[in-house]
Amino acid sequence: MEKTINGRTYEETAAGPRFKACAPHNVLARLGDKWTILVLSHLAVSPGHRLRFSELKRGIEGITQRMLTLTVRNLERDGLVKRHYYPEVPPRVEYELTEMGKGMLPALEGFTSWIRDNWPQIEHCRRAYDAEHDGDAAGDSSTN
Amino acid sequence: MEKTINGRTYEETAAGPRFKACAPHNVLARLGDKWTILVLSHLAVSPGHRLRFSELKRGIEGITQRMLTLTVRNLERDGLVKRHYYPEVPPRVEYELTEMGKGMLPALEGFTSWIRDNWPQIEHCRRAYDAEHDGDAAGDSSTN
DNA sequence: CTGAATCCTAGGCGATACTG
DNA sequence: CAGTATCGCCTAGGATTCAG
Repeated sequence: MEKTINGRTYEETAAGPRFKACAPHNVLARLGDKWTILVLSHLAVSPGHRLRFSELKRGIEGITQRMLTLTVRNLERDGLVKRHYYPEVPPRVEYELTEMGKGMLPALEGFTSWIRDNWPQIEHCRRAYDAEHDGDAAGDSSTN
Repeated sequence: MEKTINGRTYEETAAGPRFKACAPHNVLARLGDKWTILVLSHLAVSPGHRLRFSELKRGIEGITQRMLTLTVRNLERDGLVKRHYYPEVPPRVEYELTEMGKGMLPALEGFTSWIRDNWPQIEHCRRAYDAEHDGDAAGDSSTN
């Protein structure tokens, strides 16, 4: 028998529910990588949800050519972004949110708005935790 | 001047908006790590949103003691989970979602439900992409 | 302009052993 | 039972160079 919570299927065992690696983790892991949300955000606010490679690169502070390429490549592979190639000289490439990509924005926005609302408290908790446990933090100590 | 999209602040430059590393990425990166959502999911469905260490360990397929410790530690640091220590012999430790942790569930659920709904299409897109581009995939090729 | 190919390093994560 | 300490692998991701 299978139930579901947060989109994850799990089986009821004698010892309780048992989850397995799952789709949400898979997608969250991509969104959680270093540049993906920044790329999506940029496309989200741009006219036509569409930008060329160099515009994305200029718009995202610190991203390298390589990482931008890899990031949009992964988004394209997942069907969230469509790549438009214009064989001019010099070549021009534009990336555009697909219908699915656009459909993701509201859900993403809903979640990120929770983050925005609660971010101050999270920061506060981290500082409190770090203060109480001396200097050692598990993740990054940067407050960012 | 600062505007905001998806909880990310950005500045309008002559060349367009310019995002910086931000809170949503920070939180998404934690949720996107290998075990965090599984731990949260487990706490979400458990009575009282509360489980002891060994219950979490048993419930999550393949997680090691070390990774579970690190994961709950980070959640505790962010204030999403509270650690209850009972100095018995043998010791007993329970982890419980905080108010903020519980408050996160609806937003997370909203987003993960989008993932669940669109997961089949994402998988389809990946297979199509991989098929067209021979065998090489950037991320994991496992369909999960 | 866009992006592929190399090289290299930091850190996530697993395996294992040890402790109160 | 819950947690820490070590070690070692492996991959994300940065810097640089080459190419169409």
